[in-house]
Amino acid sequence: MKIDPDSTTDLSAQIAKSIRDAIMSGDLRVDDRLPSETELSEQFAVSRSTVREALKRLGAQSLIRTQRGATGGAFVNRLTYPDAYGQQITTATLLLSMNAVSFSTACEARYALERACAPLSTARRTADHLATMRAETHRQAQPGLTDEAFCASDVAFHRALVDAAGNPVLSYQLAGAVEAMQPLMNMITFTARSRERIVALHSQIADAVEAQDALQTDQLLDALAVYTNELAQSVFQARQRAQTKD
Amino acid sequence: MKIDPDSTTDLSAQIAKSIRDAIMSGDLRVDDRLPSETELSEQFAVSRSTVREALKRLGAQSLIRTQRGATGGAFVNRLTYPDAYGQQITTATLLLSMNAVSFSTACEARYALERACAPLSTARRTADHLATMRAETHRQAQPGLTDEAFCASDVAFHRALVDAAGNPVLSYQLAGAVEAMQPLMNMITFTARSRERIVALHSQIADAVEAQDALQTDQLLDALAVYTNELAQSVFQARQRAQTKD
DNA sequence: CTAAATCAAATGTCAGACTTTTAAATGTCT
DNA sequence: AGACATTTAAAAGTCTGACATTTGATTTAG
Repeated sequence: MKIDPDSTTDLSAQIAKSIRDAIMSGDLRVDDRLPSETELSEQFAVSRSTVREALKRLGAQSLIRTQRGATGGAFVNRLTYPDAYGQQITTATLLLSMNAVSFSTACEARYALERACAPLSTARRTADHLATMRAETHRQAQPGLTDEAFCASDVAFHRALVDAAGNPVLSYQLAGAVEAMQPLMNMITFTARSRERIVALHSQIADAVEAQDALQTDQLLDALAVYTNELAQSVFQARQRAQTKD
Repeated sequence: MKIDPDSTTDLSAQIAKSIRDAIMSGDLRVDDRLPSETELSEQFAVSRSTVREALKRLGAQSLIRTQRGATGGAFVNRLTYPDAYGQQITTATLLLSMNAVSFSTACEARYALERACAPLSTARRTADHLATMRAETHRQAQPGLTDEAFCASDVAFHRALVDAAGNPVLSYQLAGAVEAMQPLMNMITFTARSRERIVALHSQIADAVEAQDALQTDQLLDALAVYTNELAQSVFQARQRAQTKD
């Protein structure tokens, strides 16, 4: 645990890196307690504030948790799937919004990933997953649903499809892609006709998954991808025309 | 920008959340400058140290960058693909190592994701991607290569395959999965025979990608997934036997 | 023996000073 | 006027020391 004295970076960043490396290398294990802030400040020969800033950095990455009180301190945190989901969604959302990722690129990535778990989903889907998919499909058919609610239900449908693969690592990876797409999807105004088409495809997908027909599921997802993209293109083009007219 | 006075969480966490929300909602845009630490401490009615801890949290997530000096301050940072890769790899690596994710689960996820971009890769691969794949395959065939170097080259090969899809969002998503697998892969000792088999499959995959044969690529990836899993199982079983014998 | 009071250790927060970095403003010389 | 040196001010980075709060452990009173 040493610090480079003539580095250009912050002391707190160096200290955070040092501890992070110890965690990632397995030198510090889950639930291990770090030395107290005072002890760390002595070890690294910096002030307590600097140590605290380093610890906050690690906390922001869910690498440690802190507990107050007599037996408290900073403990190496077990990175849970929900934690990882959260970070994944934050990162993916910002990446898409800040880098002008086109709708078609994001859409392509999303459906490519989703089709990747279709074979597993068809093989392993449970009654629970099917029920969720049916329920969301039904919700989407209700008239008077706002576009936001429609999109949220769409996310829930696809989430169930992904979770049906029964592979938590896949679920975690896909959560970000699907959720991060939502702001982009929310830009689309769905007509009654387009909703009808999507609901029909969802219903067929649920059927195919229930029948454990991987090929059919794959083809339907492809159709859904193509349709979603067409829909977005036409919406964006219409918006473009409206703007140039102003 | 308000703070809940009777929340159980830290002030610095609340302030970080408040600013993070402003960034994610688009209220604060890329390269916007935040108020100075002193101004923020007045706005939130907390001390400067608390504000600093909040800013360090955001810095750890690459949401802001800071600059010293007269025109310095904290600026909303554009989340770049390399930044996102880094976070993704950290998260995925820790998730796998801390949650006892089985080799087969991780392997399944990895190959499912990789097969997802195979159709795109075969369609869009450039001479550059093919050259990388060939070069890495060639490197893997060299005798005297350490297991670590073999695995690293394996990662580079698959990375090229993924990048060939020409979709940065996919590349970003997969970088984590592939890289995070590496520590697990490094646990395997590759025999000369198994390396030979893998190199042969890599070579065939490169051929199929060059020939733009999506179906063949998919089948070869499947074969590679199955073989990798078998290999790992036998290695782990052998290790188990050795351990129970002690 | 149990329950209440006390204690001690740890994080959380604050205030204020000093250091370092950086760019802009100012001044000076040619 | 323009080029170069100097000063200045604003901002983050660091340090010190204090106090508040939380919380488990210890002690004490009944």
